[in-house]
Amino acid sequence: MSKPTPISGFPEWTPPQRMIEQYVLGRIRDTFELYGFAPLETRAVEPLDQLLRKGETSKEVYVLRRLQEDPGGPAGDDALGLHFDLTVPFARYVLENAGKLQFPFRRYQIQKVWRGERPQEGRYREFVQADIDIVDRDTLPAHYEAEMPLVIGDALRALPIPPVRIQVNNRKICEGFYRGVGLADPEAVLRAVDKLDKIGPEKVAALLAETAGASEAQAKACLALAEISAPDTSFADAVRALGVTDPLLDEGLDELVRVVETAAAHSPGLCVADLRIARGLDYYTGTVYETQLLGYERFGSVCSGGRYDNLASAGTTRFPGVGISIGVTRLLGLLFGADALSVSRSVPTCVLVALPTEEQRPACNRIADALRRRGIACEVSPSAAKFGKQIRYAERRGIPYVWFPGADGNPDEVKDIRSGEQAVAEPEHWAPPADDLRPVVS
RNA sequence: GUGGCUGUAGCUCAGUUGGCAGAGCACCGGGUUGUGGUCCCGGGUGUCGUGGGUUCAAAUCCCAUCAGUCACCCCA
Repeated sequence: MSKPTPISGFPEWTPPQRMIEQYVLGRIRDTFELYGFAPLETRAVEPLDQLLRKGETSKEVYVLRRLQEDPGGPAGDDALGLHFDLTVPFARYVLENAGKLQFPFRRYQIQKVWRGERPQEGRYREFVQADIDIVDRDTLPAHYEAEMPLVIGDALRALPIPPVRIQVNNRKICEGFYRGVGLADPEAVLRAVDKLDKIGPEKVAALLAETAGASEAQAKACLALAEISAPDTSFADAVRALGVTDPLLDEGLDELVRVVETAAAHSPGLCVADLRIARGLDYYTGTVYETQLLGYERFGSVCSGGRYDNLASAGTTRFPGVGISIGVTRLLGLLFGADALSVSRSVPTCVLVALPTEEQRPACNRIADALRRRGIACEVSPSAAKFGKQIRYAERRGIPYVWFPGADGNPDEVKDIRSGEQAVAEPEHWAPPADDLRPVVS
């Protein structure tokens, strides 16, 4: 049996990394709940036809299949695939359970998703998304589009990570503008404009001519739109100054103004209107979001989403929604790679109870129990080695305290091995400073 | 899925025209019948990513494959 090797794109963290991840997930969850989002988990698989509604991305869906498949059994339409994101399963869940839900329905969902992409730094085939969505019946008020960045801003600012900037745009602005200048294929235009940062305006103009049939003047107009970026509502004036008129464009401008105004009032500096942002899945119909870590811009977006009006409908009833998703695995993978996150110890243990002799293990277990009853994580030393080695066992793991049971009727003592201070203590009363109770992520 | 680069100890890396696998740090044992970190002594802990091929001989050359990474595609 040869040594097992990792599987490309399926990251496995070390215990300290997992402690950081659990901490981060906990903080994100707390923020989501502070905003009233209800928890939800959906199954890992969806019928393939549900997953394939997304067009081109379908080739990245992992299909579920039994090793010994029944040749005469169901196939094709009934096949199952691992979900590709959390929005499509949520839309399916809403349709399936519409009768039991109260609308508007706001939920958060933190789960793994799978994409059969070629992995590289920050890109995985199995990763965790932390997703919030709000759906309503028939119509969804635009103020929810303004609320999404606020939640994300609070969630990410509560973490020991670099500051973020949420870039917002609105599909209606793009589509209305493109229509206003006479371009019929907004998808193609968006695709080309999206490459602006990467390949520059000249090549984008060429691409627009080639793939979207744009004239020189049309391409120039699209580029002028894409270059508009502002932290306040001045972007709307800049767009209007381009002289293009279209009802959809006006609608989009009004909506985006509201998003930017709300964000500026709640968290100055968090959001910036950036009219080149076009990415995200193709079902977005209104506001779209993308999020950069300041100082790590080259890693791309760590959180994105948008409004979707057509993802869920049953008969004549439609369920428009808006959502945004934190790419937790990407965020952590990038910061781990940059050595930008640390945890104060590699195990949860706060106290190592030293073991003078193997005969005293029952007594040491009682000490540990007393500490645990009061919420202090502890473990008893693995063996009655020399105390120096027991201290070193703790030191290697970052365990801050070693507890020495008193010998011959003497009282117990506890030592802070960072400072070397040692003091008499009783397991029923001693407590560490609050900062030492749990590992600290920073 | 397509193309490029990389892969030697836990980590960072040396390894000549193909000729017995090395260094620093880390780690382990001892000095120190028991309270660590400094210091001294000792220890290499390895399928040279994996599998084939060429050769008297492969870490080194060739092929394939896996993993990492970059670009494309797409995206968290």
